[in-house]
Amino acid sequence: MMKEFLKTKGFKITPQRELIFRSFFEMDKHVSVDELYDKVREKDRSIGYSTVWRNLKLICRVGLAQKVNMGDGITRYDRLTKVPHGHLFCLNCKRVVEFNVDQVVGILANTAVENKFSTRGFKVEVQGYCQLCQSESEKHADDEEIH
Amino acid sequence: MMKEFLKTKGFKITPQRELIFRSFFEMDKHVSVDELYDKVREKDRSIGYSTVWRNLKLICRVGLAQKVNMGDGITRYDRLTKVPHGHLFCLNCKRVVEFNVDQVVGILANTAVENKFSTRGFKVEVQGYCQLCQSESEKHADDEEIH
DNA sequence: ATTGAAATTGATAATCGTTTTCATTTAGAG
DNA sequence: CTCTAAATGAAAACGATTATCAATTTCAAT
Repeated sequence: MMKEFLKTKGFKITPQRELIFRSFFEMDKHVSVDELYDKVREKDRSIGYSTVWRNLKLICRVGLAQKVNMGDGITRYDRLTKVPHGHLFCLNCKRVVEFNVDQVVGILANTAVENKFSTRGFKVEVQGYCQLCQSESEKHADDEEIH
Repeated sequence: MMKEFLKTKGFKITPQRELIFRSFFEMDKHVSVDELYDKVREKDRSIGYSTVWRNLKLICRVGLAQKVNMGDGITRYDRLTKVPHGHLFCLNCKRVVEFNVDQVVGILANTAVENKFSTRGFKVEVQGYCQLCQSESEKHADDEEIH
């Protein structure tokens, strides 16, 4: 299924590619290159970082995932399901909780139209502290030093 | 006013700082370090990049601005007015249009509560092409090469 | 006004994630 | 089987951000 799809697009099926794709879909829904790289390496020590990176890019290219930027410096790849969703991002433990955005997207779509924008994507995020990390939040509230 | 505020927080008032703060608030609402650096340098060639960067960080720290990541690699600093707002981001010309998010934030606040999240911030973005760049959009739809 | 501790500055270097290069290998159509 | 385009892995390049450090400056307390 997946394989045929890639072939028709002119991409080749390699063992590395198979492993990377497979691993990506087995993992948490929001992974960084590093995380996927580690995971993939558990299965095959010979796979290079660039290969993982490039295949992640390919996964995006064929529309199966999308880059997301939570605010810390690192890019995560969000598996694209049919339903759009928002993210609750815990500033402490970096965990992500998804939530339904049907209502919000409706509003945003209108806004876009009002502004004569041709929409390509939405990003709806709430940053904060999850229940577990709540007590930690004070520690981090003021830890940004200036150098 | 601003000066007194900074002093009470233990920060010192320097000519560079004054110029940087002043420039930041004179500029477009979403600037990158580089943009602000250029602007500041028009007035004073001797100011260093780090100084601009650090003061931008300070501006965030005292709650007058906030980092935003539109998806291209660069961090912009969004002036924090009392009213929260969303961004329409043109993928072609990188221009930003703000829009009201009262309604959306209401919904999101509820969602956060439902998930026992302690909220620190919202991010509501719509990516697409502005009216002017609309015709360009096809050109860029498929320009992501894989290397 | 003078002093001294703490903060700030500017130049430069280190860092970190991302992306490219390049020589080599491999997939897969013919 | 053969040939070409695509894919791989190692390493280097890249670009933005952040840190280091010596010199300077602010400003509160004399």
